[in-house]
Amino acid sequence: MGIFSKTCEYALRAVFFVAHKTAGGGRVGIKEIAEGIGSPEHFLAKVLQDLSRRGIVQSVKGPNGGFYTDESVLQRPISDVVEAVDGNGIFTGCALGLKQCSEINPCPLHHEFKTIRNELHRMLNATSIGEFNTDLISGITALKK
Amino acid sequence: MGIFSKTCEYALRAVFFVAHKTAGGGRVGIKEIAEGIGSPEHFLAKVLQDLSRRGIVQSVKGPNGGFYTDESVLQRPISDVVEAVDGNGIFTGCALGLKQCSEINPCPLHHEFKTIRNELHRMLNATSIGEFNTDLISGITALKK
DNA sequence: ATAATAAAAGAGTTTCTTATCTTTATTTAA
DNA sequence: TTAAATAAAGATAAGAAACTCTTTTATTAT
Ligand code: FES
Ligand code: FES
Repeated sequence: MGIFSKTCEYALRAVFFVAHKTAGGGRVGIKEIAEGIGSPEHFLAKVLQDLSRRGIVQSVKGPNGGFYTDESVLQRPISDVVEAVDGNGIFTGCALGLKQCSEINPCPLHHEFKTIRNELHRMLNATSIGEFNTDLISGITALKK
Repeated sequence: MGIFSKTCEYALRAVFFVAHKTAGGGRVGIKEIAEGIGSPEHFLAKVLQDLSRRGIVQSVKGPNGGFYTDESVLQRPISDVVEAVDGNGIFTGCALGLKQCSEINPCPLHHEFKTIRNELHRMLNATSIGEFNTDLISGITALKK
């Protein structure tokens, strides 16, 4: 596995997909999202339900319904998505799995690891959901394959 | 979960434990290692068997047997341990789980993520198994709790 | 040789993650 | 007010990761 869980990878790709598809208004259905990011449809549905409950995407049922992101969502940091799915262990946990990462009872890797972990956290915090829309629309970046 | 799998966390803690216990000669048994790092004994046995096959620890059976690390092991980078257990996905994989992390078909996070991923790789490559022995012996760093 | 010791190997079980399929609730439009 | 569309929810299953228990093999010391 990579740095995030598979579920979290789907979540991030889906959020980016919804964001760039609906930035100009409208909604996008679960089928199109799953197809657009290459994920199992019903599994992704569960993930999006969860993100919807947490306010990271919006949704409406019925004809012309689907998922979308409003302006406030576009400005949220992507660390919100990661934290919603994988929790904050990746931002605060010990590299070696000690119950508590601490300065006073550190593991051997603590000092070096903390730097990198903080850098990752800073990066995900400084990066907003909406800031990739133009590159996605222009096709410079991809969410599939 | 943290950045590494639980199995990998055990592996790293165990390797550090064996290294600092046997740096001056001798062997240490699976029971003492499991107790020393707070891991399930039989599960850890499997992990160490695997590391042993790959030459990351040494072992001998029978009375006065156990696990140990020779001088050459102490100088290996800890990325070898991570790679043996978790594979190299963490060093080379796409943050969003695209099949192939690439410059020509990058995901939105590619540029920022690559930097951090490379920094992690560099750190784990520049850090040797044996370099924590003195801090572990003196009790400055810990492998349990 | 024999008995004791300790890792290696084998064979599960449990739990968590990922995935699939079906049914229900909500919304829209005719 | 009915039918169609679409997300939400429920139930179940497949696979992988984590953990446990038992048997075998290799080594040492007596
Ligand atoms: S104690 Fe291990 S990373 Fe902080
Ligand atoms: S393509 Fe996603 S990190 Fe490189």
